[in-house]
Amino acid sequence: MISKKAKYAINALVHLAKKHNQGPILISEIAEQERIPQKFLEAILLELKRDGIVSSKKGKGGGYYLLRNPEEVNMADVIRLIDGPIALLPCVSYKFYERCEECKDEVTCGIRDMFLEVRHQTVALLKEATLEKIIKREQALCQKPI
Amino acid sequence: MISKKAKYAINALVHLAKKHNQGPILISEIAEQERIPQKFLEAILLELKRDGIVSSKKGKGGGYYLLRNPEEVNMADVIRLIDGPIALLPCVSYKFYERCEECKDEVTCGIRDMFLEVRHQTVALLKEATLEKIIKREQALCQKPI
DNA sequence: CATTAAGTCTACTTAATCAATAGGATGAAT
DNA sequence: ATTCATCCTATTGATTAAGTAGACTTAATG
Repeated sequence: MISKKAKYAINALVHLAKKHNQGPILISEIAEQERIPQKFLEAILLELKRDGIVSSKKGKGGGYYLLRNPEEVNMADVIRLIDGPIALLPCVSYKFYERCEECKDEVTCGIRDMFLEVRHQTVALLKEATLEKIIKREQALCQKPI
Repeated sequence: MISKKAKYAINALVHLAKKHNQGPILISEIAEQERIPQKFLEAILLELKRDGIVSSKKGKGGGYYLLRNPEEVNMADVIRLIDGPIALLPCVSYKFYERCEECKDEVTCGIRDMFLEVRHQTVALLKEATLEKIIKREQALCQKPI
């Protein structure tokens, strides 16, 4: 499971994506409408800013806005930024590799080989999951007949 | 990432699968060869026993053994038993469903729809990942030429 | 039937991580 | 100068992860 923090980050990003190119959006607006504790959201947005996904403007008329286009922001990047590895085992992580302490021979480890495939497929799926696609899915669900 | 506990469980199960139908295996043997803290492993094996994956024999000549065949034990079941949900969000979990507190309308949530697909694919992969297949992969890796 | 070899059970500990919260500092607009 | 809004540092409380301690139960066997 991803953390609540990561979920909040995704909620906030979808919110910003829906208002892309409409100027800065207030933290307070996002917090209220997405039901995220405001102070917590502040910290999350700062992380997203440090990573270059969003940017901000201070003072009156300020707020946050998406720096990339909605089709360029995917779930793999967001989850890795907030939560760390997507892989189920440290030894199959691409961005956060660590040896399994108890492992005798990594190269011939059948468990590792298996979970390498799982990670590969999961990352592929999460890379495809962009803000744009999430919004499109939402629209499709809203228009679906009973 | 799965917990170390779940990884240990998998290591222990692969160990038992390799010695399937060879009588009870000592906890101490598994702990030593798989490099798992023995007392911790005891607790893990008890959980696997309660779930009917393994069984045990007490006293001299006792130990643990697989109750099902290696092709009947898959990673989805083991991970769910030890760690809980495989899904990345509580609202898309099949076995451990919980509503996302902050969600306004689950039915039309694009995020949920996206992560539903991710869970579906992940579970399918992990269901296919049986002890038998892990051992076969290990053998294949060992025989691979340089 | 006492001894020894095993698994079983209950409780505890220690450290890390999660999910926030508090309160002030900084910077931009008017 | 004032107000608005983000930025920064520190702290907290709860939960979970990872492992340990020690006594108890059961089964074989000499």
